Amino acid sequence: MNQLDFQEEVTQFADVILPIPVPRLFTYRVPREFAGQIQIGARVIVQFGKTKIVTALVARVHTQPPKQYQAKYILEVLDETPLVTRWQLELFSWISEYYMCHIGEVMNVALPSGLKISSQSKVQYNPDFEHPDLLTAREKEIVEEIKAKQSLTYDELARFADVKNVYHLIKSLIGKRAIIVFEEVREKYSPKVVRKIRLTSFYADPENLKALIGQLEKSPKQLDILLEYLRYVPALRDPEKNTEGTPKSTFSRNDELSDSSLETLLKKGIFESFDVVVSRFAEDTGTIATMPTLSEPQQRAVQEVTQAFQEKDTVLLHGVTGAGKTEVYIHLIEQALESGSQVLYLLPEIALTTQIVIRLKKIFGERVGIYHSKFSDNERVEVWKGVLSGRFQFVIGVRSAIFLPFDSLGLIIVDEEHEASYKQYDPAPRYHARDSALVIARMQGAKVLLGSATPSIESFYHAQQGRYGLVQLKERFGNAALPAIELIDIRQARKNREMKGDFSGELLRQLEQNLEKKEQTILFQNRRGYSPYLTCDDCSWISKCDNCDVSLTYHQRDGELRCHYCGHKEHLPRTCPACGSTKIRTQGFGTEKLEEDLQLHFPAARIQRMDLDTTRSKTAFQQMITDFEQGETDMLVGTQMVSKGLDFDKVSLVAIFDADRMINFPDFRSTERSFQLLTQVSGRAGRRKERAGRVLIQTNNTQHPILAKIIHNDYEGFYAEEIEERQAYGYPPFTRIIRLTTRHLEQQTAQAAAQKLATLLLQKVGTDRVKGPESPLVERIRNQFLFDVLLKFERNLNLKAIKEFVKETIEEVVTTKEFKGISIVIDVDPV
DNA sequence: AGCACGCCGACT
DNA sequence: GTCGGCGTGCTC
Repeated sequence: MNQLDFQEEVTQFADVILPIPVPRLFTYRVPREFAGQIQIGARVIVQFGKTKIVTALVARVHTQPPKQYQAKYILEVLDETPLVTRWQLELFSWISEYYMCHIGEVMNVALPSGLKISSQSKVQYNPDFEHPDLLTAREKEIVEEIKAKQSLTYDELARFADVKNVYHLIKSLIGKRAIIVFEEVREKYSPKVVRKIRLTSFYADPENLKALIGQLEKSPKQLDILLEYLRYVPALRDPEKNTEGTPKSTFSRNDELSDSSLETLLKKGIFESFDVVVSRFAEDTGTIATMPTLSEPQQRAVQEVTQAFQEKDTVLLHGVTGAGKTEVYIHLIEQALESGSQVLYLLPEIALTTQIVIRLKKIFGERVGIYHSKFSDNERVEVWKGVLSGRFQFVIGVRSAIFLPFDSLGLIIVDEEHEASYKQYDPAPRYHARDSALVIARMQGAKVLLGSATPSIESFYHAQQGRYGLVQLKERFGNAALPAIELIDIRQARKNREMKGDFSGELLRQLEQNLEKKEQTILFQNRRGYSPYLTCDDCSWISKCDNCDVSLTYHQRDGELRCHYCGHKEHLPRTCPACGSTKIRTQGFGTEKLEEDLQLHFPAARIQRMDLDTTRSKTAFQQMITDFEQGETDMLVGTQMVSKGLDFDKVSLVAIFDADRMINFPDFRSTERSFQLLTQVSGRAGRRKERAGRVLIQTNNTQHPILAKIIHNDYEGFYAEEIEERQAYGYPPFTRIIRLTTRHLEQQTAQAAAQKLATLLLQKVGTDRVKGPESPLVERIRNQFLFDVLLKFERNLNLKAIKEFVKETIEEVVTTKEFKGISIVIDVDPV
């Protein structure tokens, strides 16, 4: 039996991933015409349920007909060749198993929405419509419109009929058999097209062209256009060039040339127009930079990393702030690309908008694809396709770039690997990009380089254990000194009456000096808004959110109180809502107040604030950076945004406010986070040898041990202490945590369900491994009460069976009648 | 996730 | 008596 016979006789079936939270794959029948051609990793369109039409992904092709049910047909095959590689499918299932979510949810974050099909419900006239007399006058009008336009979307129909709820109308018309509804499927991605102009083949011939020029003597406007064309496309000298033509816009740019003459030439058959698909990443052929020269320590680091990769698949590069890790990366990237493999360079969201990308782009040119969440969907699809086609061998991207269709990765760099933003929280999958990168690397035989000035405890632990290689860069690039960090005791300052608002006298003096020296300052306060809450002097009322258990932050610019959890906004009350008193005061301070106070102290200073509120627009962030870089700004006030990978030459002073709040945050990671954040912010100062940097930290508790570690840049000391704590209390990296959060409108129900969950689980896995239920720090968000149950398992335990049991238990609790309306969030390895 | 089928209250 | 509430279960 040859291949063809086989295909003709046996029906194929495809198990597909649906973009819907269902726990397994679904089997569809492959239509005859696609038999033998359907590829694993191709997208297909299928009907799911009675009405839904969705894009699904082929995960398996086989010939076993399902016994329990009749499989539906695949409606359409969207890709002839796989859009998703085998590795990716493997990654999808790993993520869905490890992070305990549905595989469809993984597919949903993985594919840019431009690769998903949108199905839109539309209505059309029923050709078999028999009883027009049943329609009201208004309905007749509407049906006529539908008939005239062939089809209308629900929205269009609603607009035409001018009704808010269109469903009643549709239902009525369907009942009278006047219309039918259908689903229209369309591909969202549209390639960017440029309309071009060229000579028709007859006139592309030099002889004919010469003759034409003669003929056009009497139509000067048309001749102008032809001559303009020949300036761009020398068709006389080189007829071959004509094929490529020139964009139509070439002519419209020039006011001297008339559009209508061009149209005439087109009509006469002298020119023809045609469309070409072009890249959205049209190369701004900017200056191509050469490979940077490495300092001696950097060279050594490259060697050490390369050497470590001989034995280990993962290497941690621990380099102090300003050590010049980027240059080390560049050389390793170049090496990997040289050897013909792909490279992925992951960066946290914020850092991606900065200088690094521009730099890498200049060095690696057209081989680089950039994958960023601020990009449009079409752009993301282009990067995806570029990786598939081999156009992009190197991708710089954020968290979700781990889902791109690589097939021969040689190196993955996870820069700032300690960053918590690598972990996605909402929606599921709650995956960690760094940890997933390690899995991808193992699949494809790639190496992973984790880089940070302040490695996560987990990563450093693995390095200490010998699981990862460890390479250190202990000096700053170009012999620049690490900044001198000083503490300012604000408790003492307050006693001595040296505080002016939130500024100590010492800080004000230093700020002033820096301003006089024309050097730049960064002020860090990890809290946006004007003040975190309002309070009434007479009755101790505090501004609180109606839906969440948090205070409302006052935003002065908009005169609003805002909830940072649910986005709720209200106007600033004039009098106390509780007692009517007018003595309402702001309490505490955020970046907005800091900026205002700073301006009062230094009226002449040019101050810029950088936080979520001021960087909403796509370009605002870049603009602020450019201004600061060019010395247009003296002082930059900001939240943790100012701590991420910014590299400015002229910053000599960094001021840190409210370090205490961070340090005293009740969470097992608060010490780690404080060390990382404060070290990173401090690291913005004195990055060039010529300008020593100073850091001032205002604190109530100068004796706190973590501050001493930060001052002395003592990562190892911090690590030694922290790892001991983690071991003593059984926290990661010694355990793995799964956090279950119940959510319900009723506090009682949320708590009872969490209790039930805990009880059931501890019976199975033992009391030691179950903690809670307990209220999280914020007990209520968006009107839902939350309760946490923490599961802690020893690292060496295989969690597969346990996770299965956890899922069953959750299922049991969710379906319990008395817990109706409960939802349970699973977070594996929460950060 | 959506959407159907299915069993109990306020309306012509 | 009916319209409609949303409560449970299925979707290849």
